[in-house]
Amino acid sequence: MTAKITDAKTIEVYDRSQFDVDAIMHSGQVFRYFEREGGYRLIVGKNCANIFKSENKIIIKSNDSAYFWNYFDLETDYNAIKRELSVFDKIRPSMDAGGGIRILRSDFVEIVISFIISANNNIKRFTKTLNLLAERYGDRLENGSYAFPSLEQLLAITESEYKTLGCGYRSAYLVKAAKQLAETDRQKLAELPNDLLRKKLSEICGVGPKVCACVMLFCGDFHRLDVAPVDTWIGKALNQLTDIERTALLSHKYAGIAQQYMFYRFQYLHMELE
DNA sequence: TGCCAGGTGCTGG
DNA sequence: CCAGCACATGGC
Repeated sequence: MTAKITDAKTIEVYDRSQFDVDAIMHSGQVFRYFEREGGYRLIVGKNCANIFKSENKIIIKSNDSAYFWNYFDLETDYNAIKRELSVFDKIRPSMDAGGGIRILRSDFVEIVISFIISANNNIKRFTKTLNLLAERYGDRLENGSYAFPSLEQLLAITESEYKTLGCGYRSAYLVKAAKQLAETDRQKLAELPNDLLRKKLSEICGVGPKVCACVMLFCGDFHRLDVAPVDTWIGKALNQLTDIERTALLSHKYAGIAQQYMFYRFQYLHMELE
């Protein structure tokens, strides 16, 4: 058993070979987390989890166990996925380093807005922007942290306000994107196959091929594990593969997960692919 | 200091 | 359809 819900506010995770909270937090799919003594505080939408590492298990104390059970994709056996990916020799070092990463089931609106801001930006800088966005426009939670703004709250933010958050030239995209999100039925989108979903998401201002792939992979409604975002880091890593290796990897049904292991090793650990 | 960052929209060919 | 370019701004 990987994990179990102990009560309405507590999840215990036992199998650390497929749940490495440090690697998950630093895998570039979630940004509003805060390191604290022995663990992290994580804010997703209006939900908050305090995560503690003990010697034989990880404890997730949150406002809603069911929400975070789904968020951390705890039904899925990632060790089985890793066994399938291990056919790629050059992925193994990345799996050794980041094998405890899971693909999070993030919120649609939060992911779209966050990754529009991430474009041509660096993680440290845009994380500050995201936290400032939450502090100024999101609800204050009981514990003093701030929720990510709701779509309604986002719709009230002007271009010049986005600029004061440090969104720069993306500010205009964000205003337009919020309006488009308000017209979007994400349940309907979730029924679409990859090519049609990609086409619809790409209509959102600020969403190009890379951000689109992130939304398809990281948004819980979609969870397209075969879609691999290629950013500047992954581009460099992929250049170390042969054409045949690269094509095989990118067309694998778990390409998105493989990419995530590589991103962690290459971008966060600053290690070569092999 | 100049290059870079989980790129995208726009324009001209 | 595709190559080339502008774009805000802080981190390093």
